[in-house]
Formats: sequence, structure tokens, C-alpha cells
Amino acid sequence: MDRKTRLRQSGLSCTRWRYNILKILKDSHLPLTSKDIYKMLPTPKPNLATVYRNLNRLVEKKLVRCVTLGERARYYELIQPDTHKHRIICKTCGQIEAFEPVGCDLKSFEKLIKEKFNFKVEEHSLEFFGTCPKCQSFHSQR
Amino acid sequence: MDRKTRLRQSGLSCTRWRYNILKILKDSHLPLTSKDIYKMLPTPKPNLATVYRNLNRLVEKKLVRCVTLGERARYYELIQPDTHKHRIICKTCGQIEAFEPVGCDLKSFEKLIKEKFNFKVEEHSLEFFGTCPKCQSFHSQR
DNA sequence: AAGTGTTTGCAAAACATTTGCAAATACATA
DNA sequence: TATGTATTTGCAAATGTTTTGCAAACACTT
Repeated sequence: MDRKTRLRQSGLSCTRWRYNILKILKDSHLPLTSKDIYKMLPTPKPNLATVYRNLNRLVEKKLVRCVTLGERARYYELIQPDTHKHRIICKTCGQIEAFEPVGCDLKSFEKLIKEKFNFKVEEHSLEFFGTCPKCQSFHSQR
Repeated sequence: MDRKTRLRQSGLSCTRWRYNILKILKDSHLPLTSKDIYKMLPTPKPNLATVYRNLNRLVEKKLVRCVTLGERARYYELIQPDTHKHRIICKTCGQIEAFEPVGCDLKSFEKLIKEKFNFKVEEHSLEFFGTCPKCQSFHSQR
């Protein structure tokens, strides 16, 4: 489905910036901050407030998900069916890798939570923090 | 080991506020924000900047861990051996529950990451977002 | 008790994000 | 295609969290 139709289906008008922000998120395999997105938008740039307003609108309509990755700023990513990802984040350089859950067995956790706390789980996030190959070798050099 | 000795061992002097902040974190079973801690500190209150500076110092010395839980502000928690916890967060009221990993099988993930990306995992965080019992019943009432 | 380095309070700066308001735009309808 | 209405935008200012510079106060060694 094209982006314009997708926006319409969610009850959002298809404005220049909304369209472009959605496109950028679609083309990115990693979550992006508002600043990242701002930089990637074509010149003439919109106002940063416009980027924020659009991101909030997209999150509200569940086209986009907002995540925090141990950082001060929020990251945004397109919600796509069946592509929930886990992340690996380098504590040294901040690089983010995504990886598909292989036989992700978090379902058993969710069941446990339901039974024990009567808590209805809607989503989860799993992040691994550590050192990426590049930073490991940089470290060992000195 | 008492807090004073613990601070000393980490190369930190034992100041009034440092001591109190560590005590508050020790007594809390949930992660706290800088504001939470500020409120819990005895009167006369320190400056908020002092709370931040101490938290950063404690994190740097690995007595305390800083986590973000899908919120704008950071949370801090005492690092204690063998008590790594996973969390359940209510998206409606913000309530946080901790639960001990039962037969936590994330080790297999870490191994996979090591093999596939050559990424050295140091820690991980696993959070479940959903609706707590209270908010579920509130919802169904109306 | 004195000396030195660390910590504190205060005020201001630095960021990320939000908001009010008037002008510009998108879209449905004529 | 022109027009009306609701939504979106730019701008500037506000908000909320965290950091920083500096002089005074404090912790700890001797």
C-alpha cells in the first residue's frame, strides 16, 4: 500500500512533511531520533516543531512506535506487522544493531506475567548493551 | 557491608547527600527518578544539581545503574549482584513492577549475538508494557 | 588543627520537547 | 476549478530534564 493511502486509512491527511517523515522511517532499518529525521528531510527544512507534531500524530495513529534506547532522546520506528525487533546497542559509540528474534521465547514470560500479576502485556522491548566489534578492537589497541 | 565502606571502596568520599541517596536507592525495590529521590531526601533539601551530580558519580563507579523506561526521565537503581530484574510497566498509569527472571533464558540470545555480530554483551534490559489490573478494571467500568 | 582536593549551592546554560497563535495548506464540496 | 472549513505549519516562547561554572563549604589526610 502506498504511503498516501496508508495515511488516509489512518485518518490523517497527506501533508508534505508527514509524507516525507513516513518515507524516511520506512526506508530506515534502524530507529531514528527527531533530529536524525530532521537532517534527512529535504531542503527547505520544516520547523523542528513540525517534525515533533507529526511524529506524535503518527505514534497516536499507531503507524510509528516510539522507543527509548538508554539515551536521553526518543527514537522512532515504523510499525510493520511481524517485524518486531530486538536491539543491540554499543555503549561506547552508540551504534545500534537490530536483530530478528530467533525462536523468541518471550511468550512464556508474558504468560507468567498474566498469571502472577494479572497484567495484560501489549508489547515488550529487549535490548542488549555492550561493545561492538569496532570499539572492542579500538580498546585493545591502547 | 555498610554504605560508608562501600563508597570508600569505590573511591568516593562519604558525603551527606551521597550517603542518603545511596540509602534511598538501597531501600527502594523500584527504580527512582532524580525527582523521586529529591523528594525522599530529608529537609533541608540539597540542590537538585547535587542529586544529579551524585547519581552520575554513583553510575560512573558502578554502584548504581541508570535505565530509561519508555519515559522522558531517567530512572536509577542500585546495582546488586544477582538481582537483575525485568520490568512490567503500565502504559496507562505508569506503575512499574519488577519481577525476577524465572529461568531467564536470555543467555542463548547473548551467545547468538556474540557469534553473529561479534558484539560483546555486558547487560540487557527486558521490559513488558501493558495494562495493570487496576487500569484494566477502570477501563471496563466505562 | 591546617591544608588540599572534592562537593555543594546557586544561577545560568544546554538540550529535548511542547504550546499558542496567526498564516498557509489540504481536502471535500459545490 | 473555485471555495470553505478544518488541519497543519512556522515562529517564538514555554516547559521539563540534565549539565556546568564558580565561589564557598566540606571531607579527609597529615
